Amino acid sequence: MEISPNQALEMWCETFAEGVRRDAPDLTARQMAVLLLVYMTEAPHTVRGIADNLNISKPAVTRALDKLCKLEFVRRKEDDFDRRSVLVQRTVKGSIFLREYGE
Amino acid sequence: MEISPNQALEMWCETFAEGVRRDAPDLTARQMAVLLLVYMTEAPHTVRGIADNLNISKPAVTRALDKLCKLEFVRRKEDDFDRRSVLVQRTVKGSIFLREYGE
DNA sequence: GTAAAACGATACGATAGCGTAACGAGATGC
DNA sequence: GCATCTCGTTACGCTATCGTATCGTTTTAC
Repeated sequence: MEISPNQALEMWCETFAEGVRRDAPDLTARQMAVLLLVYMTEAPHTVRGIADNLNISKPAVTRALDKLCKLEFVRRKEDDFDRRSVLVQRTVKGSIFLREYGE
Repeated sequence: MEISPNQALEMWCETFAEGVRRDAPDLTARQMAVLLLVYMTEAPHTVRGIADNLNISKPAVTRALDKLCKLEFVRRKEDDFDRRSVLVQRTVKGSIFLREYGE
């Protein structure tokens, strides 16, 4: 399952262009990274954990989640074992959005 | 050279996350689409052509180019055969940026 | 029980991007 | 030559995101 850098870029070009043409949500690289992290790595996901993983500030994560929540691509749920924490969960709509990108 | 949707997403997750961690420029999907279009499709590239290709307004392209020029990922050059037009050209810095993403 | 630490959110002023409308410069048509 | 069209940019008011500092709540430590 090898893929050349050039093939990868061609794939990306087509994917990004298609998304823009379809007027898909114009997510920033950060927002995209947060979304992918939630979907492609193991739960649980907390604000602090995401911030540490991506090496960005907590407010930046909060804002990214605000946007992703508004789009209904993720959902916030309080942690019953530590009510200071927020668990970021996946949604059907987010799955669909990412699936389209994966193809 | 087939690649499953899930493998594509995992690749993207790693790529986006790594870029954010390294504090790479936080480009929007539109800006990324413009950049990739310039590098992965045949020259010449004009503002109008990009706008039509991506189905967005000309000012949106101008703004994306402003940012990409500031980053020195592309360069503007006037068209000698039609001096109303602007030709968007590639740069070394942009090639390096994309190469890192392709790997 | 009470002080300190940790969690996520909010406040703040600043910057960037948006869509629509208008603009100046250059090319085209008759 | 002069009106008309096309090109890319700029102007405008608005929304989104930024980083830093601070807040309220909850947990931890002693």
